[in-house]
Amino acid sequence: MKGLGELERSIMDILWAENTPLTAREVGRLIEDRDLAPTTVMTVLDRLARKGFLTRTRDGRAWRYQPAASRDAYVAELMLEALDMTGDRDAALTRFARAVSGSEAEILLKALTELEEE
Amino acid sequence: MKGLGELERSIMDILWAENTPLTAREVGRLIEDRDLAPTTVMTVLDRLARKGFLTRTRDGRAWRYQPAASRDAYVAELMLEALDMTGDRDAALTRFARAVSGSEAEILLKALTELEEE
DNA sequence: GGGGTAGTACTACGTCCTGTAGAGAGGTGG
DNA sequence: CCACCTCTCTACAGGACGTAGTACTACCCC
Repeated sequence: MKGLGELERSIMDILWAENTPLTAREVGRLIEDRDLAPTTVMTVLDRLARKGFLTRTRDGRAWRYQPAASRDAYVAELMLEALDMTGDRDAALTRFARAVSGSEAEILLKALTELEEE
Repeated sequence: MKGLGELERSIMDILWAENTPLTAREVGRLIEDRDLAPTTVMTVLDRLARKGFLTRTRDGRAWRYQPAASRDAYVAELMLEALDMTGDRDAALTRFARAVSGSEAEILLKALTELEEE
């Protein structure tokens, strides 16, 4: 997988936040802060779809875009990918475990123990 | 933090594998598979140092490069960075926990419980 | 001591990715 | 029929990376 650029991530954030498929125009309206040309938004949406981050379906003449995967799935995948980079996964995991803050450690712990119970 | 390119990562891998600081020439010798010009290796080492991935110390006229952080630390940091991207850290963590394979889940679990005991 | 050798710093260039957008085509509503 | 929306295609600048040449300096061997 590849990382996302600044604008790409902003757009993914918007689409992850809404849970309905949006058209380019709608996305554009939600990025007001940056005064982007409509075609800019369209181009980026297109690239994201091409990269597999979005799927799109027709709605009249327009496309409606929606994330191919949830943000959580994306983040988890990024984390796994980082983990794959190391030769010593155990050491990296241990270090990671130590680095997450207390409340998050508990979340992890809970998820892991629930996993074992199954 | 930024990601690393292909060659940059190869070179970091070499330096992470050796645990002594290496000169450009030594690194170059260890990348034989790719027939690189010595200056190429030097340039990349220089860039890595500039980006903070390596530190270098003089050894006669030559520089000796060594990783600024361990690979595990780097990987853990990448993972945390990915985690920072999400709005819902808990969901991402839960998903991550479910995604790691069994033996790794145990490593994580162990690290986390040891953490609690302290 | 002079030439080869090793090492450095600086510069360069092609390529790919990303942000950004215009141009042109083809419907659609009034 | 005209204005407009949306699409697709094309373009371009800036930055990161892979790759390397050049020019300068210090050192060792004969």
